Amino acid sequence: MDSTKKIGNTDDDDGFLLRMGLNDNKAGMQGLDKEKINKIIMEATKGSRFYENELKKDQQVNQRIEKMMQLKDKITSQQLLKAQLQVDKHALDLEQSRDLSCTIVHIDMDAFYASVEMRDNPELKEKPIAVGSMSMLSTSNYHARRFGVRAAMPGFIAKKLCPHLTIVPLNFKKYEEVSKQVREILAEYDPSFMPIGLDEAYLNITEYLEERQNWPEDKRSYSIKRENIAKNGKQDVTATDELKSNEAAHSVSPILFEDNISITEEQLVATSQLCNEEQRDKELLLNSVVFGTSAEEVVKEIRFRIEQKTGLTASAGIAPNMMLAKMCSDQNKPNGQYRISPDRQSVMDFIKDLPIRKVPGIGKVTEKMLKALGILTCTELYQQRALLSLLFSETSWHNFLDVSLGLGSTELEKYGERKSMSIERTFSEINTAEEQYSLCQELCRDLAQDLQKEGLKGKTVTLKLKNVSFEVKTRASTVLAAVSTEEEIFVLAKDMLRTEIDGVAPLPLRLRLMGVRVSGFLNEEEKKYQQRSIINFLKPGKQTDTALLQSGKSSHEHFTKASETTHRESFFDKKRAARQESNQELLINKPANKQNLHDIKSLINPVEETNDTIGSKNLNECQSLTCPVCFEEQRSSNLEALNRHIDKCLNGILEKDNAEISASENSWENSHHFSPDSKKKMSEICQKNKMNKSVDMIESTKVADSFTSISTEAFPKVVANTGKEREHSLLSETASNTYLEQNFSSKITSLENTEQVEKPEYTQETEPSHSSGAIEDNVLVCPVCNTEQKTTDLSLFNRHVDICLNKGIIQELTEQIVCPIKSQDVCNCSLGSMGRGHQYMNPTTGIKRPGLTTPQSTSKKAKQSNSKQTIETFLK
DNA sequence: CGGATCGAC
DNA sequence: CTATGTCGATCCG
Repeated sequence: MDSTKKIGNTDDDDGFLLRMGLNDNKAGMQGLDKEKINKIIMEATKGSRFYENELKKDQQVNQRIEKMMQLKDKITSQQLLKAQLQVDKHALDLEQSRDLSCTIVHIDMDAFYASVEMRDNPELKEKPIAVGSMSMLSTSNYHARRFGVRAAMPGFIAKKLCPHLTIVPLNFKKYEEVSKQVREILAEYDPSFMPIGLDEAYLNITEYLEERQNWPEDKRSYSIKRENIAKNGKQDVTATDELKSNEAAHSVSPILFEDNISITEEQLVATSQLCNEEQRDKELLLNSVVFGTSAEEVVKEIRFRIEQKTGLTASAGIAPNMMLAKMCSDQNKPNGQYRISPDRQSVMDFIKDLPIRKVPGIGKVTEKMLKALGILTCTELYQQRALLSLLFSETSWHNFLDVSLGLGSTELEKYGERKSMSIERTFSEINTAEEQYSLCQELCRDLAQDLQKEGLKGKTVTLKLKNVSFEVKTRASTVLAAVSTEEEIFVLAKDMLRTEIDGVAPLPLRLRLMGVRVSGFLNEEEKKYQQRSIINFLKPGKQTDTALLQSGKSSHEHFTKASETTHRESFFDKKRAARQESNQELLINKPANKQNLHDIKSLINPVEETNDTIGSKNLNECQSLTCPVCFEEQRSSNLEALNRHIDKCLNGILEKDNAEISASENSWENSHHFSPDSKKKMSEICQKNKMNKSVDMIESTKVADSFTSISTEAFPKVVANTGKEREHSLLSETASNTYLEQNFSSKITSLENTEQVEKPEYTQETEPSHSSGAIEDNVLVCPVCNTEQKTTDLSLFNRHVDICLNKGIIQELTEQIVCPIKSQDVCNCSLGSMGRGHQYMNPTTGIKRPGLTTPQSTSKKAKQSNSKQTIETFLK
């Protein structure tokens, strides 16, 4: 059994089982040795639900590895040889564009939270401490680490390892403040430095260094202060606190000077005096220290200033790129720094024996997979590059290659736009639906608040559940109109929660965690539209009271129970108030001349579920349903049946002529005369029918069309136009989408034409779309492989085309290889992982290094252009 | 698109 | 008793 679990990753922690042996446990010192630590952890762990789940996950990884090994066995030496050529060509390109001109610094505060706590409470100084709670620790000081107490370890286990451990609760406000102080310093060296979390940052000091070369000494000297450290991180300073902090501050400076590679004697005019003259209290300074002009000196200066200002130490790495800098800062931690000289040899020397696990972006799983291939160090990573290119996805092996060549980004990306916002909570088991719903709502409320702070609205809501066995599930649903309020989010979350509850009924869902996430945020353009189009659904005077009465049967009980609580009542009160408010707001914004457009768009927007009674089932039960295509009222109240009908309807229309389409266009146009209720129904139908894409299309029509003028420069008008549509239909899942896209985009376009003054770009071209050749003839011919397809199902057909395209690309990539590996095989064992968040981006890649993309790269871009070309030639 | 997973802090 | 919270990315179906 492999019990090398890594649950979290904070600071320089390395997982609480796997790497225990790497603890710096000097003989005779206080602490535990590796075996003891493992034993204690095992005892505390084994048999727990958590552990069982860990085993399960481990097995999954093992299966992945097995698959990979099977694939590996199928690889012929021929293939490997070809791959080698390909990879080496790529490597050559990489090598040629190696950039050593930048000086990148990575600053990493040592055991940040713990250090802050120790600074502010000297009693903790000599003790092993950890910051966090009995259930989870965020970090530990170095003393505690000798006992195996690590970040991401539950406190109760840490206590078993180290009974004297002091666990300090988190004080985020404090850490944020300290972090701010540090950042103020960093900004002086690189105004656009890139903070990572509270305790880390990347700086590009290339420019700064140049400037500094001619600086006089006095511009590079700093006095050693002993006072005013006390103020730092303190909000309400009492007299005794001040004293304490001063004491803490006094002992701070010597820490820095212990640094083996830090300040030299010349720089420090009188180190020893500092200690001797302690009784000389509040005098501003004793001595000053002057720093040189080299990168090392600059970083020493930064660390010195950080320490003077905050009383905390930091480690740092200096290197020609971010990946290397990050690994450097790890080298002499704590309170040390390390530099890789900006020459290739130095870089390679550093990389050489580096365990792959040290590489940012290579985590527990990837490490294990690579280990299975006999790859432990970066050198081996390089040696196996050909094999890796056959076993892993392109992004993955590119990343591996970058790593093994010591390449990384030098661009500290500005913080990008947020992609999602979420909230989740862990709790002791909750198994009643009633509590689950109310918890869900609470989460929605909190999330809505957070969203509001940033003025965000998103189209996708994801519900996350973890049961008491630690199994995690996520359920997502995306709607056409972005949501942001508690009510809007809850409507969706509740729905998903309900299906999950129903899914296991009559057994209860036994949850230990619930989370809600909103993603798919609108850009500014979209925001305007959504805001206006939602007006129609907020009819004043809609009584929530009647809605309450419509609650479904099974959960009715829960609901009524819940509604007895004051919490519930306030919820509905708030809801009512909110609704009225938004009505007023929105009505003010509503421009009269856009009535048509809005109404149409409204139809496609999902409805505000007015009867959002908790857990209500079958909203549709008592309503008659109208097909949005043929506009016949449907007998069945069953949504699925209706959906099938609509599908038929759509397909039927698709095969007919454009005349038909314009007819139904009219229907749509007229439909805004319908009662709010039927609108609602239709929107619901749209939503259930997964026609999201068509609206995406409409939303993007504006944007897309505004680009048309540009794209026509490159492509003949007709091709650009039809090509675009064809591509969309290829990418779309269903025929209905295709139809609706055509239908709606032309509709919208014509409506937009009335807005010429405002948006002249929409007036260009965009003739009513003609259906593509494949559809016209009623015979589907794949534009890629040129074979006639048996199916008349458009979505199946599209899928085929998709596969064909992919095949072609893979084929092209491996054209010389005797027996090409199928794309599926490749994918099967690709890493699901090379996570490269924006905030916590893998410095290795993820950033455009101009000139590094090879012409024959099969990046997504290439794929796209490839498919475009194929389609275009097909259309000729 | 939705779901699962990885990786980071 | 007691195993986090938030985020972004990637891959697959």
